[in-house]
Amino acid sequence: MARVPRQKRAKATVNAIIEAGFIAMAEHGPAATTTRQIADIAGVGVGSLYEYFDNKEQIFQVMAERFVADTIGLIQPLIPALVRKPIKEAVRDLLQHFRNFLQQDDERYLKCARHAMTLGFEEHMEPLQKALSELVTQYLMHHPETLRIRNIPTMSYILINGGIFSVVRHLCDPAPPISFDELVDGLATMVGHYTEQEMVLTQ
Amino acid sequence: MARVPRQKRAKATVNAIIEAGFIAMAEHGPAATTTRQIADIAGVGVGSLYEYFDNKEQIFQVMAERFVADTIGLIQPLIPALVRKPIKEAVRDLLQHFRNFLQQDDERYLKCARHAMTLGFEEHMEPLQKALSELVTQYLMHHPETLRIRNIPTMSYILINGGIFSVVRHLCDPAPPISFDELVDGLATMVGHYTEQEMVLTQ
DNA sequence: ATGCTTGTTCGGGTTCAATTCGGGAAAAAT
DNA sequence: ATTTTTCCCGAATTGAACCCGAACAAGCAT
Repeated sequence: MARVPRQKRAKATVNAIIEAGFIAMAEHGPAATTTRQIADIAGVGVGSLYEYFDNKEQIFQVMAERFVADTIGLIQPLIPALVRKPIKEAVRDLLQHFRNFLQQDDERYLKCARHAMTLGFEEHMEPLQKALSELVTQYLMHHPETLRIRNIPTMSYILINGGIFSVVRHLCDPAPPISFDELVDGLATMVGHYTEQEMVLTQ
Repeated sequence: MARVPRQKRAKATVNAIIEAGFIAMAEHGPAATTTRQIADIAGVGVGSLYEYFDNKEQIFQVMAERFVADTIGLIQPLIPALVRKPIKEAVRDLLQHFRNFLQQDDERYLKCARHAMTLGFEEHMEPLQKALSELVTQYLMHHPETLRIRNIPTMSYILINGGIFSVVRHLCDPAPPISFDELVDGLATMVGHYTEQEMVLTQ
């Protein structure tokens, strides 16, 4: 970022640019969003973009950071309630909240998540992974019997990555082969069966 | 594609362009690959690109199609051997082959898979999904006891999408939190436990 | 072989978007 | 009130995608 916004006005400008980025991206996709579109939507001149961002790419970067931060902001407050529920219900709840989050503001985030790779989502995903790992840890502590499960890091990795991707892909698919509820139910059952089988094998 | 190549020479040109596309994409990423780079690597003039492709985007599209076709070409011949193995071993084998496939030619495909979304990978993924569903079907037929499993379409969907994404993401990650073998083992165990638990619940 | 038609290649020229730059307006500091 | 800092802008620059017409090669009939 070439310059740090110091005045209130400037902070509002930066914010408007990021918001505009999401809107333009949702509407045109990442390749077809131009700096002029972003500037017009934000209601600023093109040159202003470059006061606070080195280039268009960096706008996308910051958008990705914002998105991840917002996602974490969604998850954190849910943790206390989730850890008290049975595992299948917890998975279902989490995913339903995630869907609502993606679909708010006319699916703005969902449409952008679709192009997550382009946005360099991966590089910023680590905090999200951490937040979800934290959720898993908390859950395990509230359910001592589940501490017998082996390979928890590996399974978290698979479920977090696979789960996020499956959900995003499903929501983007105009004609998905299964319903969203089936997907959520499937993920919940997958987790449930795995833990139960581990309980059996390690008793 | 503006024109269909009729002569052998022209077909070679088209092929060279697609190959060059993979090389350039792997080296520079999708945003930074220029038509000149592709043309230079392919050893043709820039104008030649536009004889067979409407625009740069379409080159990427065709690359995605090629990639999916090659992946299917990898999987199809493996099916007969895979269906004879125990489920965990089958998963492991499949994923190892997939890894080798992605990493051949200096990880060309892997580097491109990373940007799969940009390439419009999703739109072309359906045949791949079909091929993998075919594998699942064949497997089920060779192991009649597994026909008792419920929700097979849903579980296929989750495992195929989640599995592919987890593997690609892992291979792209310069510092993955778990090893590839752990990931493969985790996926195999996940499938194994799920089927066993279903066996128990439906007997 | 020779001319004719069609298919193919090429690279300079045009267009359009990203980025730069320098000056003028607004806010803050003195 | 004046100086200094911060902020905003849009015309000019730059470079890449894309178009186009000339030059070249292949097939094919005579």
